[in-house]
Amino acid sequence: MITIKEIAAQLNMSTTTVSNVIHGKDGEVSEAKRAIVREFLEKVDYVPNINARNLAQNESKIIGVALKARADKYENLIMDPFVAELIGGIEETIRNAGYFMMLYISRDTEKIMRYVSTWNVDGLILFGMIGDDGIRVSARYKKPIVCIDTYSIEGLKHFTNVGLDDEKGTYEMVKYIISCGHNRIAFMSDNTNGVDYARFCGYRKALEEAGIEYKEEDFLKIRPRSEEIEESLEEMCLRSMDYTAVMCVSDLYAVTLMSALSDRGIRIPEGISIAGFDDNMLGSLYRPALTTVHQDVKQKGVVAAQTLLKQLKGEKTEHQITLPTRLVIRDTVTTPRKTSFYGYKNH
Amino acid sequence: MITIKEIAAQLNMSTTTVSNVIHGKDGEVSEAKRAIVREFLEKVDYVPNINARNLAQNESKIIGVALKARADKYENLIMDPFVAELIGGIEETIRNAGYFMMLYISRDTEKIMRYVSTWNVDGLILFGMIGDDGIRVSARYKKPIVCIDTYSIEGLKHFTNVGLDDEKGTYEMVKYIISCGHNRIAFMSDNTNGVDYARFCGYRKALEEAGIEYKEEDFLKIRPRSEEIEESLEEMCLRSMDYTAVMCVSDLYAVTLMSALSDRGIRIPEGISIAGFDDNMLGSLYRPALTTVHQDVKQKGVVAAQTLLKQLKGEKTEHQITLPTRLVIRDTVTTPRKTSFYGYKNH
DNA sequence: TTGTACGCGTTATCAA
DNA sequence: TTGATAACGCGTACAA
Repeated sequence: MITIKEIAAQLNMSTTTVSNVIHGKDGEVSEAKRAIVREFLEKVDYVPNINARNLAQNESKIIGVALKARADKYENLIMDPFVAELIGGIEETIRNAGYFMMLYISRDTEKIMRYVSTWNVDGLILFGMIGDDGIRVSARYKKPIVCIDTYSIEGLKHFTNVGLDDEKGTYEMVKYIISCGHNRIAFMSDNTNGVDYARFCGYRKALEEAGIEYKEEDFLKIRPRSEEIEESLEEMCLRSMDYTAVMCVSDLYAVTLMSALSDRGIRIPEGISIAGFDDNMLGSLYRPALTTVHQDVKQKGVVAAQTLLKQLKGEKTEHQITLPTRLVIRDTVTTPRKTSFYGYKNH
Repeated sequence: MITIKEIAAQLNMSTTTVSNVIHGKDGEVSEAKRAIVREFLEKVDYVPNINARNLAQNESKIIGVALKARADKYENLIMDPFVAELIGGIEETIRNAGYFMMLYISRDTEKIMRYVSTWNVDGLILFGMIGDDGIRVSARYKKPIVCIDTYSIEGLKHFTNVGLDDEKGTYEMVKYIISCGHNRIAFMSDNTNGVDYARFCGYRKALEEAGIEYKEEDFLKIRPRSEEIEESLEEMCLRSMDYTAVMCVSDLYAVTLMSALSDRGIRIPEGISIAGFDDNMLGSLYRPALTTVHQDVKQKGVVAAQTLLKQLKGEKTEHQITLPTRLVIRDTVTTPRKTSFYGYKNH
C-alpha cells in the first residue's frame, strides 16, 4: 500500500521521476536514477492505486458487462449455462488485454446507465437488450458499445452487434428433418421474441420451401416456470404425438422433452424425432445423443470483446458480425414412424 | 457527467451543501436549500464519480471475487456450471447489499494479490485455493476474507471458510448403495485432492463400516482431457464391469459414465448401479434419472457473500460454516445384478 | 446553517 | 534531466 509520494520522499526525489520510471519513460530519466527507483519499486512491491490513476487520466480500464435480466427464466442470469460460457469468453479476452471486467446485472436500463457512468467504464458490452433498450443506452453513453444477440432491427442500426445466423440454423436443420421423410414437424419454444423468433423463422422458411403448410397449432409453447412445468410437459407430450418430429428451440428444451417422452414410454427416435439448438453438454451426453445445431458460444463472447477492444483503440470494425452455425447430426432424428400413436389419432 | 463542484456553482452555493444533501445529512442543511438541490440533482441526473469517492474515503465498495484456475479442467472456470451457479449466488447478494463485484481469474496467487491491492477492494471471496495459497493471501491482505471449499486443514485455521459436508454426503450415499445389496462398489474421480478426497473418504468410511475391504484398484481414475477421454472411458467401462455399483464424484462423471456404458449396450440400473454427487440438471434430465447427493451451490455463494458482508460491518461470524447434503434417490441405483458380465469374468 | 480549504494518489504541464 | 505544482471529483474538519 505504499504510494508514489512516499517512495519519492524516501528516495529523495520527485514524484515525477518515480512516475516516469514506473511508466518506462526512459528518455525522461537518467540511467542511474532509473536503476535506483526500479530496485526500490521491486523491494517494496509497489502497486498503483487504480482509483487515483483513473481520476487523473479520466479512464478506468474497466469494461462494463451489463446483462439485462429477463423476468421469467433463471432468477440469476449467470446460472444460465449459455451466459456462463459467454462471460467466460469475454472475461478471458478482456483480462488478456489488460482490462478489468465489471459485471452488472439488472432488469432496469436506468440502473445500468447509472452504473456505467458512476464507474466511468471505458467500454460496454450489452446482452439481453430488447426493443429499444439498446438504442436508449447508446443515445446516452458516448463510448464504444458492443451488443450481443440483439434482434431488434431498429437497434441494429445504432450499434455494433455480434449475433448468430439463427434463422439459417433452424432452416438447415428442418430441411434435414424433411429430407429424412418428415412432413409433420412441430416447433417448440416458450416465446416468440428475439432468438426464439429468429429460429422460428428458419423453421417456417424450410416448411414453406418444401410446400408443407404451417398451422398455428404447430407451435408448441412450453411454460417453463417450475409451478407449471409438469402440467405443461404433459401437454407437450400429448400434442407432439400429432407429429413425427419436433424442432426444439434449444438443447435444454429438447432434452427436457425427451425425458418427458421417455417417462411416458415413448422411444426416441423410433417414436418421434427430436432436434435441438445450441449443442451443449446436455445434448451430447444424453442417450440417444441429440441431433442439434451447433453454435460456438464462447467464441461469441470472444468476438464481442475483441471488437470492443478494437474500437477502444480507435480501429474501425464491422458493424454487424454474424457467427455461423453448423449441423451436428447424431441419433435423435431418423425416418418417421409409419403408424400413428394412440390409435384414434391419425391425419 | 456533471460534478458536485459544477452543481454548486450553478446553484450559487458551496460543494459542502450539495454533498450534504446527497448524503442525506438533513440536520446540516436548511429545508429550503435541500429541496432546491434535490430537484436539481434529479434534473441533471447526477451520478457520483466512484473513483473520486473511493480515493477520498479509502474504501471501494468493491468485493473482489478471485478464482484460482486449475490447469486441467475447464479452460475458463466460469464455464464450469458449478462455478457459474456459485457466482450467481455471490453476485446477487453483493449487488443487493449495494456493493459491486469484481471478478478476477488467475492461476497466479501473486497476480491475485496485486489485483486486490490495486483496486483496494473492501473484502475478498476466494475460491479454488489449494495448499497454503489461502494462508499466503491472508497473511498479506488485512481486510475480511471468506474462502469457499477450502480443504486444507492448515488453511482452515487462518480464515473463514464456507464448505460442504462432502464426506457425509458420499458416506450416506454409499451406505444406501450397500443397503440395496451391493458389496462390490467402485469410486470414480479424476484426482485425489480437495473435494474429491473428502468425498472419497466418505466412500471408504461406509465401506469400512460395512466390513467391505477396499483395494486400490477400486478407485477408477478417469482422465477427462479431451485427447484421452475416449480411451479413458473405454477403460472405465471395462473396469466397472468388475463391480455392481459405481459411486461417481460428480453428476458430470456419473452421466458421462452412463452414456459410455449405454453406448456399449449396458443398461442402467439393471446392469450396473450408478450414483452421482451435486444434483444438477445433467442428472435430473438424464434417463434413467440419476440417484445423487444434493448440494445447494447457489446457497454456498449466498452464504459466503453474506458472511463477508457481516464481517465488513464489523460483526462476528462463525469461523467454519459447513452446508449440509441430502440424498436424492432416483432411478440409477437398484439391487445388484446376479450374474457377472462377459462370462469369463467372475469373482 | 453555510462555506473554505485540504487531502486522497496519480498523472501532466511547465519551468528550472 | 529534474522538480514544483495543478488537476482529477469527492468528503470532511473546521472556520465563519
